[in-house]
Amino acid sequence: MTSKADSDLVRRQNRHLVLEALRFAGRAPRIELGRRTGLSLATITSITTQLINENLLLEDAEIGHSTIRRGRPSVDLKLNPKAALVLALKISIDKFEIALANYAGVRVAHDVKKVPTYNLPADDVARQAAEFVRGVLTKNGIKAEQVRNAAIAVQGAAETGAGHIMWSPAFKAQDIPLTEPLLRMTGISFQLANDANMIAEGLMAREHYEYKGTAAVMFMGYGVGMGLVIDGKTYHGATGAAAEFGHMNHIPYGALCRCGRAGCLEAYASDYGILRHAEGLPDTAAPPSSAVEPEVMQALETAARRGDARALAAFHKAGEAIGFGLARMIALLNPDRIVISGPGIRAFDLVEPALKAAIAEGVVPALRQNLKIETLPMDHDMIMTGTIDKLLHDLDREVFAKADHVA
Amino acid sequence: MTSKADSDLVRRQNRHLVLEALRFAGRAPRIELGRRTGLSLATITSITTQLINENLLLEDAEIGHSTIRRGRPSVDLKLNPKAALVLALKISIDKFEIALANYAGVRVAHDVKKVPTYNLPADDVARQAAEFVRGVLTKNGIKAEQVRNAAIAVQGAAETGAGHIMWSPAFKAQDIPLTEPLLRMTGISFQLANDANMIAEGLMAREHYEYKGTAAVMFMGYGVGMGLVIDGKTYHGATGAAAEFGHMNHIPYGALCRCGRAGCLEAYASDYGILRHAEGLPDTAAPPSSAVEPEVMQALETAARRGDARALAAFHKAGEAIGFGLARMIALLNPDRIVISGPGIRAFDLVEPALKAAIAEGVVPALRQNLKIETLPMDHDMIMTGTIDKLLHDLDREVFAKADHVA
DNA sequence: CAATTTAATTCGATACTCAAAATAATCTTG
DNA sequence: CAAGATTATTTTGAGTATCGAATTAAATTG
Repeated sequence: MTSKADSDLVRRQNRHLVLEALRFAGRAPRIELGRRTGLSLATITSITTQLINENLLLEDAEIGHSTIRRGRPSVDLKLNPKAALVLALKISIDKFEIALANYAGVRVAHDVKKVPTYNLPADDVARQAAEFVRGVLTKNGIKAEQVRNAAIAVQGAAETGAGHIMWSPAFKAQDIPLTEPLLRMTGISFQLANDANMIAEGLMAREHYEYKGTAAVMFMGYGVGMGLVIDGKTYHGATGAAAEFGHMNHIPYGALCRCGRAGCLEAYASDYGILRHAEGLPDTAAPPSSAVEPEVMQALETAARRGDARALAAFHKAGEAIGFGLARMIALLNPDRIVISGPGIRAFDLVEPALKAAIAEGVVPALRQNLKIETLPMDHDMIMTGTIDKLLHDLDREVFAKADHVA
Repeated sequence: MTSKADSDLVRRQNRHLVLEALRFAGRAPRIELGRRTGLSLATITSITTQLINENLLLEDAEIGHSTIRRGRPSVDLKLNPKAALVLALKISIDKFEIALANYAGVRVAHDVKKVPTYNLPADDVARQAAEFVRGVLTKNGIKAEQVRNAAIAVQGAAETGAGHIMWSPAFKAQDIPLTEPLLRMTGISFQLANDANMIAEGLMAREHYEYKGTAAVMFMGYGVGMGLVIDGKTYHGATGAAAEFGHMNHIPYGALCRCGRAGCLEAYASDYGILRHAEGLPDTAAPPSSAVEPEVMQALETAARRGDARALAAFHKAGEAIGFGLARMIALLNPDRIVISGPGIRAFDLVEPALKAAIAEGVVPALRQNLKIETLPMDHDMIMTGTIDKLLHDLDREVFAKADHVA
């Protein structure tokens, strides 16, 4: 049920429109904001003067490189970098990472901390994270109150509402409380999210203006993750967990997965699954508890490229598993777009033929005729970028769209 | 991207709110509409007098059975039945069906026509349908212009945008154009939809006020269909086709499906799949082209209940296939609700144990702890009811929410 | 330096919501 | 049975939005 509308809603929505248009354009004169938002110049003037008074926008002194040479020159507006700071914390195997960005989206601080995560007791996770956050803030002379929005991106099943990590490959411990202790120890309110969702969020943020469709962003690496964008919005399920594509069943009663179940897609398509198969170990062999070293996977790729039959077969099997998994997803959601990325993308040429064949085998042609499958070279920073994008968009929508936010 | 807001949008949204509140309540005095919508009484007065002037609402002379006995009595408002007519056309194997309902949701006409569909040439489908529509209208003294909204519910893959049936078990022909010729021949603009989606639409319409979550409505019968409600809205994929749950791959390179592919869920869980297994035929045996007679299935159920091992095994296998299919869907979408219905529900006790076991085997406990699985006895009319509900809601939202609709 | 051109602001009209006051229609009660 | 009490609507006046048209601002052109 949509809720009631009043003049407050109108202003909020139009302010949001202006902020997003400017975030998308980077810098633009009022007249262009009018064109982009569909609002009259009168309204744009009203909204922008308000936003400037609230220190959210700045007039840019430098002359815009407009091609028009005559008439009163336009004055570019831009987001005020000093309007806010956002903080992204990434928790992955053996590594914590923090990035701070200003309101204009420029990073102002970045730090990495090695943490032996796997055997960390549940209570120590938040403690270590809080210590790291506090350290980065003091080192950069930033007070907690200046951070207007913050999020944690974690690999695995995150329960967004409760702010717990239900299960993650980075930790032996389960059900790790995070947001509550972090708020207590740092004074910053974090939201917890799945890393694959953050990638999807970031990729879609860039095209937000046009993109209204359904897309799946798949992530190959130590595990197999997926972020879903449904009708233009990133989808978080009932509890907030992302699409658990990696733990979607592939073969009933099949290969043993890291999660303890049998037949998960990941047991065939992740680093350790591929390796297990290549080494000739049985499907029931226990997965390793720590990450597979990148060198090991690289060696396997080289072997496959040299023509090593076992290595080739392992990559083939991975491609087949992913292909059938995607075919099932397509049958259910009929997306118009699939983006594949992650460290595993290096070996994409090795899995691609089997993957494409499996999709062709597994789904009716009608459902895949308009489907685009793209690969995106792995950028190790995509998770951070996506998280920051999401934090800023949330700020635009939920905080700064209201005129009475705390200045 | 949300679009710009102005006072027009405000009125439209609030009019919609009032209409939906009244549709939900059936009849209600202004003061209750205020409570339900959150709007002030002043606004309710303004909106309702406008709607009454447009003949969309009526004051109900009969006194509402309010418990309060003192003070000025409240006057109930209700939707004006004469404000509009909607038409639902259902196309299924060997049968066309039409229902007409007034704006208050009461059916004013209903008719069924036997049509040997399977061998009907593509062009004749729309011709036959148009003839039927015209017949029903003249028989009831209704002019085409009076029909304000109309939809076709069809089993199979419907391409909503183009108005074509891509593929349906009712027809040998493929890519059957429907909405364009129907508009030409009847003057009525139909929208084309999948029948399972219409059921989902109907089920959710009733709870629309509260329900914001993600639910899957599964439909067992000659085929296996699914309608998805994602974040409170029925989901139509990129091209408009519904969730093709029945043709989601279950076993790679598995049993032969009616659609010509191998390993579809339907090849294990539909009437003909169960029958094939029970009869001891190989998985590669060609599925029948016409519907399985209900009596045949009933006999099979009786046999299973008597303890016939083959019949029991067939139902078990069906339950397992559906269970793994649902497990995969759960991993991807993490819904909070699954509703199972359809004619096949009669045999649900026979498939349930294997179904539940497969879900338990196939998906992490964290994802199913908040999940409710409900069964709903098959009501042969659910598709029509759902389609009519959708037509009326669309009318409320898209046509009557605007003040300048043609009176 | 006046005319032209483009950008941005101001002004007046209109639409909508809301709180408060006014009105309407009943029941209660002495 | 008439004056209060009570509950439901409507009316009124204020506040805030957007928008088109008129106005002002700041450049280039000739």
